[in-house]
Amino acid sequence: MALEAWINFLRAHAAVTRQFNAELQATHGLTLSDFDVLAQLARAPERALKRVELSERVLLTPSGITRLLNGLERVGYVGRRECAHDARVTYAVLTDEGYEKFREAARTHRASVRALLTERFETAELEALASLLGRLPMRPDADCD
Amino acid sequence: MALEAWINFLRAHAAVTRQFNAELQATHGLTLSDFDVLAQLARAPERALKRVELSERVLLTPSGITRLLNGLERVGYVGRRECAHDARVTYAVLTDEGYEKFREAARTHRASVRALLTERFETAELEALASLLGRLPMRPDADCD
DNA sequence: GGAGAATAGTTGAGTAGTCAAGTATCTGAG
DNA sequence: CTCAGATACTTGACTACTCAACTATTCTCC
Repeated sequence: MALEAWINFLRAHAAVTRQFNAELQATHGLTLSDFDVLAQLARAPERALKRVELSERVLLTPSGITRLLNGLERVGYVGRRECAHDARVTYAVLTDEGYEKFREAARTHRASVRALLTERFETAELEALASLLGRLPMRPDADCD
Repeated sequence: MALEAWINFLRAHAAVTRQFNAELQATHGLTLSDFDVLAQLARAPERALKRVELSERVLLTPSGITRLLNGLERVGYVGRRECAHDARVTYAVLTDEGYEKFREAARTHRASVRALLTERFETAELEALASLLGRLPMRPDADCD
Protein backbone atom coordinates (compact mmCIF):
# COMPACT_ATOMS: atom_id res chain seq x y z
CA MET A 1 0.00 0.00 0.00
CA ALA A 2 1.27 3.37 -1.07
CA LEU A 3 1.00 5.27 2.16
CA GLU A 4 2.74 2.60 4.13
CA ALA A 5 5.68 2.60 1.76
CA TRP A 6 5.88 6.35 2.02
CA ILE A 7 5.83 6.33 5.81
CA ASN A 8 8.48 3.65 6.01
CA PHE A 9 10.50 5.76 3.68
CA LEU A 10 10.22 8.86 5.85
CA ARG A 11 11.07 7.04 9.06
CA ALA A 12 13.95 5.21 7.54
CA HIS A 13 15.38 8.38 6.12
CA ALA A 14 15.19 10.19 9.43
CA ALA A 15 16.78 7.35 11.35
CA VAL A 16 19.52 6.58 8.87
CA THR A 17 20.60 10.12 8.03
CA ARG A 18 20.66 10.96 11.68
CA GLN A 19 23.05 8.14 12.33
CA PHE A 20 25.31 8.75 9.36
CA ASN A 21 25.35 12.46 9.95
CA ALA A 22 26.43 12.01 13.54
CA GLU A 23 29.10 9.56 12.49
CA LEU A 24 30.48 11.79 9.77
CA GLN A 25 30.37 14.78 12.06
CA ALA A 26 32.17 12.97 14.85
CA THR A 27 34.93 11.38 12.84
CA HIS A 28 35.50 14.02 10.17
CA GLY A 29 33.65 17.17 11.13
CA LEU A 30 31.54 17.00 8.00
CA THR A 31 27.82 17.21 7.39
CA LEU A 32 26.20 14.72 5.08
CA SER A 33 25.61 17.63 2.72
CA ASP A 34 29.23 18.69 2.99
CA PHE A 35 30.25 15.19 2.12
CA ASP A 36 27.83 15.15 -0.76
CA VAL A 37 29.23 18.27 -2.39
CA LEU A 38 32.80 17.11 -1.79
CA ALA A 39 31.85 13.89 -3.55
CA GLN A 40 30.32 15.71 -6.49
CA LEU A 41 33.38 17.88 -6.88
CA ALA A 42 35.72 14.94 -6.54
CA ARG A 43 34.18 13.15 -9.48
CA ALA A 44 33.72 16.25 -11.65
CA PRO A 45 36.18 17.03 -14.46
CA GLU A 46 39.05 19.11 -13.05
CA ARG A 47 37.30 18.79 -9.69
CA ALA A 48 35.40 21.95 -10.43
CA LEU A 49 31.72 22.70 -10.82
CA LYS A 50 29.57 25.78 -11.24
CA ARG A 51 27.61 26.59 -8.19
CA VAL A 52 24.38 26.17 -10.07
CA GLU A 53 25.35 22.70 -11.25
CA LEU A 54 26.24 21.79 -7.73
CA SER A 55 22.89 22.95 -6.45
CA GLU A 56 21.09 20.80 -8.98
CA ARG A 57 23.09 17.74 -8.12
CA VAL A 58 22.86 17.83 -4.36
CA LEU A 59 19.31 19.15 -4.29
CA LEU A 60 19.92 22.32 -2.39
CA THR A 61 18.81 25.77 -3.47
CA PRO A 62 21.49 28.10 -4.82
CA SER A 63 21.52 30.04 -1.61
CA GLY A 64 21.96 26.86 0.36
CA ILE A 65 24.99 26.10 -1.79
CA THR A 66 26.46 29.54 -1.21
CA ARG A 67 26.29 29.11 2.52
CA LEU A 68 27.50 25.55 2.52
CA LEU A 69 30.46 26.47 0.33
CA ASN A 70 31.28 29.38 2.63
CA GLY A 71 31.95 26.84 5.29
CA LEU A 72 34.04 24.58 3.09
CA GLU A 73 36.00 27.56 1.78
CA ARG A 74 36.71 28.78 5.27
CA VAL A 75 38.35 25.49 6.21
CA GLY A 76 40.17 25.33 2.89
CA TYR A 77 38.55 22.30 1.28
CA VAL A 78 37.26 24.20 -1.72
CA GLY A 79 38.36 27.34 -3.53
CA ARG A 80 36.93 29.63 -6.17
CA ARG A 81 37.81 30.07 -9.78
CA GLU A 82 36.38 32.63 -12.13
CA CYS A 83 35.07 31.63 -15.50
CA ALA A 84 36.85 33.19 -18.48
CA HIS A 85 33.81 33.29 -20.76
CA ASP A 86 31.16 34.36 -18.32
CA ALA A 87 31.82 36.75 -15.49
CA ARG A 88 28.67 35.71 -13.69
CA VAL A 89 29.84 32.25 -12.83
CA THR A 90 32.41 31.22 -10.27
CA TYR A 91 33.49 27.64 -10.11
CA ALA A 92 33.85 25.80 -6.86
CA VAL A 93 37.06 23.78 -7.06
CA LEU A 94 38.16 21.06 -4.72
CA THR A 95 41.57 21.79 -3.21
CA ASP A 96 44.11 19.04 -2.70
CA GLU A 97 43.38 19.20 0.97
CA GLY A 98 39.68 18.89 0.25
CA TYR A 99 40.29 15.91 -1.98
CA GLU A 100 42.31 14.23 0.72
CA LYS A 101 39.58 14.93 3.23
CA PHE A 102 37.00 13.48 0.92
CA ARG A 103 38.97 10.31 0.41
CA GLU A 104 39.32 9.74 4.13
CA ALA A 105 35.69 10.45 4.83
CA ALA A 106 34.54 8.37 1.89
CA ARG A 107 36.32 5.33 3.20
CA THR A 108 34.59 5.31 6.55
CA HIS A 109 31.28 6.47 5.20
CA ARG A 110 31.23 3.85 2.50
CA ALA A 111 32.01 1.24 5.10
CA SER A 112 29.15 2.33 7.34
CA VAL A 113 26.69 2.39 4.51
CA ARG A 114 27.77 -1.00 3.36
CA ALA A 115 27.58 -2.36 6.89
CA LEU A 116 24.11 -1.00 7.48
CA LEU A 117 22.76 -2.33 4.22
CA THR A 118 24.48 -5.67 3.84
CA GLU A 119 23.52 -6.54 7.36
CA ARG A 120 19.89 -6.26 6.36
CA PHE A 121 19.76 -7.24 2.70
CA GLU A 122 20.97 -9.91 0.35
CA THR A 123 22.81 -8.73 -2.73
CA ALA A 124 19.82 -9.30 -4.95
CA GLU A 125 17.57 -7.39 -2.61
CA LEU A 126 19.96 -4.52 -2.53
CA GLU A 127 19.97 -4.32 -6.28
CA ALA A 128 16.21 -4.42 -6.31
CA LEU A 129 16.03 -1.66 -3.73
CA ALA A 130 18.49 0.55 -5.57
CA SER A 131 16.65 0.11 -8.80
CA LEU A 132 13.25 0.78 -7.30
CA LEU A 133 14.50 3.89 -5.55
CA GLY A 134 16.13 4.99 -8.76
CA ARG A 135 12.74 5.28 -10.34
CA LEU A 136 11.59 7.94 -7.93
CA PRO A 137 11.94 11.55 -9.05
CA MET A 138 15.44 12.81 -8.50
CA ARG A 139 14.74 16.49 -8.78
CA PRO A 140 12.01 18.61 -7.31
CA ASP A 141 8.75 18.63 -9.24
CA ALA A 142 9.88 16.06 -11.77
CA ASP A 143 6.47 14.47 -11.88
CA CYS A 144 6.18 15.52 -15.49
CA ASP A 145 8.99 13.47 -16.91
CA MET B 1 25.90 -1.66 -4.88
CA ALA B 2 25.32 -0.23 -1.45
CA LEU B 3 26.45 3.31 -2.01
CA GLU B 4 24.34 3.74 -5.07
CA ALA B 5 21.22 2.62 -3.26
CA TRP B 6 22.01 5.06 -0.51
CA ILE B 7 22.51 7.96 -2.87
CA ASN B 8 19.31 7.21 -4.74
CA PHE B 9 17.63 7.12 -1.41
CA LEU B 10 18.93 10.55 -0.41
CA ARG B 11 18.04 12.21 -3.70
CA ALA B 12 14.62 10.67 -3.81
CA HIS B 13 13.90 11.78 -0.30
CA ALA B 14 14.91 15.34 -0.98
CA ALA B 15 12.90 15.58 -4.18
CA VAL B 16 9.79 13.89 -2.89
CA THR B 17 9.53 15.57 0.48
CA ARG B 18 10.11 18.91 -1.12
CA GLN B 19 7.20 18.35 -3.41
CA PHE B 20 4.81 16.97 -0.81
CA ASN B 21 5.78 19.60 1.67
CA ALA B 22 5.07 22.39 -0.77
CA GLU B 23 1.77 20.81 -1.69
CA LEU B 24 0.67 20.34 1.90
CA GLN B 25 1.80 23.83 2.77
CA ALA B 26 -0.03 25.40 -0.15
CA THR B 27 -3.33 23.61 0.20
CA HIS B 28 -3.55 23.21 3.98
CA GLY B 29 -0.89 25.33 5.59
CA LEU B 30 0.72 22.28 7.15
CA THR B 31 4.28 21.00 7.25
CA LEU B 32 4.92 17.36 6.55
CA SER B 33 5.92 17.08 10.20
CA ASP B 34 2.73 18.82 11.29
CA PHE B 35 0.79 16.35 9.22
CA ASP B 36 2.73 13.50 10.68
CA VAL B 37 1.95 14.36 14.29
CA LEU B 38 -1.68 15.05 13.42
CA ALA B 39 -1.78 11.59 11.89
CA GLN B 40 -0.21 9.97 14.94
CA LEU B 41 -2.68 11.68 17.24
CA ALA B 42 -5.62 10.83 15.02
CA ARG B 43 -4.94 7.13 15.25
CA ALA B 44 -4.01 7.11 18.93
CA PRO B 45 -6.54 5.98 21.55
CA GLU B 46 -8.59 9.00 22.66
CA ARG B 47 -6.58 10.99 20.14
CA ALA B 48 -4.06 11.76 22.83
CA LEU B 49 -0.39 10.98 23.20
CA LYS B 50 2.40 11.87 25.60
CA ARG B 51 4.87 14.26 24.11
CA VAL B 52 7.63 11.75 24.54
CA GLU B 53 5.69 9.07 22.68
CA LEU B 54 5.05 11.52 19.92
CA SER B 55 8.70 12.35 19.64
CA GLU B 56 9.59 8.68 19.28
CA ARG B 57 7.01 8.09 16.63
CA VAL B 58 7.72 11.00 14.37
CA LEU B 59 11.48 10.95 14.92
CA LEU B 60 11.91 14.42 16.30
CA THR B 61 13.70 15.28 19.51
CA PRO B 62 11.53 16.22 22.49
CA SER B 63 12.36 19.85 22.04
CA GLY B 64 11.39 19.66 18.40
CA ILE B 65 8.02 18.30 19.51
CA THR B 66 7.54 21.09 22.00
CA ARG B 67 8.08 23.72 19.36
CA LEU B 68 6.03 21.97 16.72
CA LEU B 69 3.14 21.53 19.14
CA ASN B 70 3.36 25.19 20.10
CA GLY B 71 2.41 25.97 16.55
CA LEU B 72 -0.43 23.47 16.41
CA GLU B 73 -1.74 24.66 19.76
CA ARG B 74 -1.70 28.26 18.63
CA VAL B 75 -3.97 27.50 15.70
CA GLY B 76 -6.17 25.27 17.84
CA TYR B 77 -5.55 21.87 16.28
CA VAL B 78 -4.20 20.31 19.44
CA GLY B 79 -4.72 20.97 23.14
CA ARG B 80 -3.09 19.88 26.36
CA ARG B 81 -4.29 17.52 29.04
CA GLU B 82 -2.58 16.77 32.29
CA CYS B 83 -1.99 13.25 33.42
CA ALA B 84 -3.71 12.25 36.65
CA HIS B 85 -1.08 9.74 37.74
CA ASP B 86 2.06 11.59 36.78
CA ALA B 87 2.41 15.32 37.07
CA ARG B 88 5.39 15.35 34.76
CA VAL B 89 3.49 14.38 31.66
CA THR B 90 1.11 16.45 29.62
CA TYR B 91 -0.78 14.79 26.82
CA ALA B 92 -1.18 16.38 23.45
CA VAL B 93 -4.78 15.85 22.39
CA LEU B 94 -6.22 16.39 18.95
CA THR B 95 -9.14 18.83 19.00
CA ASP B 96 -12.20 18.26 16.84
CA GLU B 97 -10.99 21.03 14.62
CA GLY B 98 -7.61 19.37 14.37
CA TYR B 99 -9.21 16.06 13.50
CA GLU B 100 -11.22 17.69 10.78
CA LYS B 101 -8.13 19.37 9.44
CA PHE B 102 -6.28 16.10 9.44
CA ARG B 103 -9.03 14.35 7.53
CA GLU B 104 -9.04 17.00 4.84
CA ALA B 105 -5.29 17.05 4.51
CA ALA B 106 -5.06 13.26 4.59
CA ARG B 107 -7.36 12.94 1.64
CA THR B 108 -5.29 15.11 -0.65
CA HIS B 109 -1.98 13.90 0.71
CA ARG B 110 -2.92 10.28 0.35
CA ALA B 111 -4.01 10.95 -3.20
CA SER B 112 -0.71 12.61 -4.10
CA VAL B 113 1.32 9.83 -2.58
CA ARG B 114 -0.71 7.23 -4.35
CA ALA B 115 -0.44 9.13 -7.61
CA LEU B 116 3.32 9.50 -7.34
CA LEU B 117 3.88 5.88 -6.52
CA THR B 118 1.34 4.05 -8.64
CA GLU B 119 2.48 6.04 -11.63
CA ARG B 120 5.93 4.53 -11.24
CA PHE B 121 5.37 1.09 -9.74
CA GLU B 122 3.26 -1.99 -10.19
CA THR B 123 1.40 -3.24 -7.16
CA ALA B 124 3.87 -6.03 -6.58
CA GLU B 125 6.80 -3.66 -6.83
CA LEU B 126 5.21 -1.32 -4.35
CA GLU B 127 4.79 -4.13 -1.88
CA ALA B 128 8.38 -5.14 -2.40
CA LEU B 129 9.56 -1.59 -1.89
CA ALA B 130 7.52 -1.10 1.26
CA SER B 131 8.77 -4.32 2.71
CA LEU B 132 12.41 -3.60 1.89
CA LEU B 133 12.17 -0.12 3.36
CA GLY B 134 10.48 -1.57 6.40
CA ARG B 135 13.64 -3.46 7.19
CA LEU B 136 15.69 -0.32 7.61
CA PRO B 137 16.11 0.99 11.13
CA MET B 138 13.13 3.03 12.20
CA ARG B 139 14.65 4.76 15.15
CA PRO B 140 17.97 6.47 15.60
CA ASP B 141 20.84 4.17 16.39
CA ALA B 142 18.81 1.01 16.13
CA ASP B 143 21.66 -0.87 14.52
CA CYS B 144 21.74 -3.19 17.49
CA ASP B 145 18.34 -4.78 17.12
C1' DG C 1 11.44 8.17 54.34
C1' DG C 2 15.02 10.48 52.12
C1' DA C 3 19.11 10.72 48.79
C1' DG C 4 20.18 9.75 44.15
C1' DA C 5 19.13 8.37 39.65
C1' DA C 6 15.91 8.34 35.95
C1' DT C 7 12.07 10.51 33.20
C1' DA C 8 8.99 14.44 31.08
C1' DG C 9 9.12 18.45 29.38
C1' DT C 10 10.87 23.33 28.37
C1' DT C 11 14.11 26.88 27.05
C1' DG C 12 18.30 29.54 25.11
C1' DA C 13 21.60 29.48 21.76
C1' DG C 14 23.08 27.87 17.54
C1' DT C 15 22.82 25.60 12.71
C1' DA C 16 21.33 24.37 8.13
C1' DG C 17 18.55 25.36 5.25
C1' DT C 18 14.46 28.24 2.70
C1' DC C 19 12.40 32.15 0.15
C1' DA C 20 12.25 36.71 -1.78
C1' DA C 21 14.66 40.46 -3.23
C1' DG C 22 18.90 42.46 -4.92
C1' DT C 23 23.24 43.00 -7.98
C1' DA C 24 25.87 41.90 -11.85
C1' DT C 25 26.30 39.96 -16.16
C1' DC C 26 24.87 37.97 -20.48
C1' DT C 27 21.75 37.18 -24.67
C1' DG C 28 18.59 38.04 -28.28
C1' DA C 29 15.07 40.89 -30.86
C1' DG C 30 14.04 45.11 -33.11
C1' DC D 1 23.12 49.46 -30.43
C1' DT D 2 20.12 49.04 -26.90
C1' DC D 3 16.91 47.54 -23.91
C1' DA D 4 14.11 43.64 -22.03
C1' DG D 5 14.51 39.60 -20.30
C1' DA D 6 17.07 35.55 -18.52
C1' DT D 7 20.89 33.61 -15.70
C1' DA D 8 24.42 33.30 -11.80
C1' DC D 9 25.01 34.19 -7.84
C1' DT D 10 24.54 36.63 -2.85
C1' DT D 11 22.18 38.50 1.09
C1' DG D 12 18.69 39.47 4.87
C1' DA D 13 15.09 37.73 7.30
C1' DC D 14 12.95 33.71 8.64
C1' DT D 15 11.86 28.62 9.87
C1' DA D 16 12.48 24.21 11.63
C1' DC D 17 14.86 22.02 13.73
C1' DT D 18 19.17 20.37 17.18
C1' DC D 19 21.88 20.11 21.46
C1' DA D 20 22.93 21.12 26.16
C1' DA D 21 21.36 22.75 30.30
C1' DC D 22 17.56 23.40 33.29
C1' DT D 23 13.19 22.46 36.36
C1' DA D 24 9.95 19.47 38.11
C1' DT D 25 8.49 15.26 39.20
C1' DT D 26 8.70 10.22 40.05
C1' DC D 27 10.82 5.89 40.96
C1' DT D 28 14.53 2.83 43.68
C1' DC D 29 16.34 0.99 47.46
C1' DC D 30 18.92 1.01 51.72
